[in-house]
Amino acid sequence: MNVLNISVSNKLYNKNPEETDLGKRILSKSIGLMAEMGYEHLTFKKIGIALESTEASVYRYFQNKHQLLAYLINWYWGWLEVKMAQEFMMLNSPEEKLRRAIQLLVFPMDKDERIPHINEGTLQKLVVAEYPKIYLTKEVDAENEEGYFLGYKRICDTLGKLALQINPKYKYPHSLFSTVISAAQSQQFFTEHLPRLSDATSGKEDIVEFLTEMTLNSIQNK
Amino acid sequence: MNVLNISVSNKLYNKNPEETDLGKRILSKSIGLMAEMGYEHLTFKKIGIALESTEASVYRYFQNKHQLLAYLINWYWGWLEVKMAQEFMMLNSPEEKLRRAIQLLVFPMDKDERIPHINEGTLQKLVVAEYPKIYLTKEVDAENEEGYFLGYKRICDTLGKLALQINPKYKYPHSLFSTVISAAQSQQFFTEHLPRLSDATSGKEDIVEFLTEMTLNSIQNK
DNA sequence: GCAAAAACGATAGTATTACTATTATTTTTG
DNA sequence: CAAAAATAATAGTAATACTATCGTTTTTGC
Repeated sequence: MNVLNISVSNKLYNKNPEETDLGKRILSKSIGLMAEMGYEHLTFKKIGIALESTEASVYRYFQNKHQLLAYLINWYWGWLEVKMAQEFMMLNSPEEKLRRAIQLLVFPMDKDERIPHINEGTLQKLVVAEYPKIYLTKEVDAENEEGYFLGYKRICDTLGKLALQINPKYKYPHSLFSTVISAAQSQQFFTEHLPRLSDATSGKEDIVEFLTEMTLNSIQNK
Repeated sequence: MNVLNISVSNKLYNKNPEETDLGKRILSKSIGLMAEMGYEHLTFKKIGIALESTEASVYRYFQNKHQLLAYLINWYWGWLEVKMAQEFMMLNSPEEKLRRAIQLLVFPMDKDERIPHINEGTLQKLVVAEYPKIYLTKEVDAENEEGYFLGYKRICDTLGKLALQINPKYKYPHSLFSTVISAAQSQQFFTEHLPRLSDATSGKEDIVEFLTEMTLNSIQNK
């Protein structure tokens, strides 16, 4: 079978939702509901009702809403990493790869038919709207040890190494890409909701150009 | 009297906390408690008890916890704006001003004795730990119209204008400074909690240098 | 200095949330 | 086909996020 599996740390669920039908339906419905009503307004009871199942069944898969969000966001980073690896094979220079990586961060991605239960476009919107909430908590240190942020860290590492290929003396590869990844999300949010905080007019192209310039100018420190 | 007043939009409170003794004690205690236990774990009941007052009294000043957070964060931006204006008077070139602005964003500030009820250092920690939560909600558009984000926008504008003095053709002044301000906060957070996402070792100096390089290299687009 | 207004404290109450627990039924699997 | 696993149904609890009422204290304007 032609199945693509994105692996997510087993600390991010009670029971692996990818292994059962109900689990996949929980993922699918959670993405839709959370994107629609926002993290704060979502409850496990609402997910249960939407699935014509129950609150208790959702709790069997995830300890709480925060863990569910962390799962979904890690799934997104894992999936982005796979996409990047695929695309990088076609490209030769590190600069081309970085340019493409920034596009992948900003542009919505095509549906992957091998993963019917995840709507990647909706998931990307969810990440834009919610991603800092997984680490901006008092539990961050404990959750870091459980691997809640591995997906994010791996992408930063990968891109940081590309930067060092361009300029081995560049001092801030991790800071730069945690900033760029975060800005890729927040600029999308600002363009839509707080336009005075961005200069993007024609949409996502402007964001890509802004981020690409910032990235390459930083690395090639004159 | 030698009083400095930071003005915050009256949509950010029910009853102006700066005008009464209890109001000021609410501000003071809220900053301490929220920094200590985190936004999610704080409740108005806990604030009331800590003040030897009541939950209902806190509700007389703020509609809810989210409004309280928005108030505190706007107060912080307003106060930073005042500090920047003071410092900029001593400096001549826009580049010097930008360098100083980035320092002000990252380094803890001295206590201002004219404002005894606000602990600026603790407030800065609170902003680092919580600031995206005021806009990452489904209510963002409505709250934007109420002026919930004016403080942030004004600082971005001010810094963006300095960038245009250096290079009038720079295309992304708002995007750049919303990114830099946000990165100033998140890099502090990462350095402490998720060090693989930053390269800062010796602390805040590294963050200042990273941000300053990124800013100036972006503006002086080769 | 006094009356009216405002602020505050004390208390009660409600709907919702975030769970945990139990049990009966259905589905899966060896 | 029996045992195990998964699910649905239901109940219950502590905490949260408020709203409302009312009596007392404090402030203020005249």
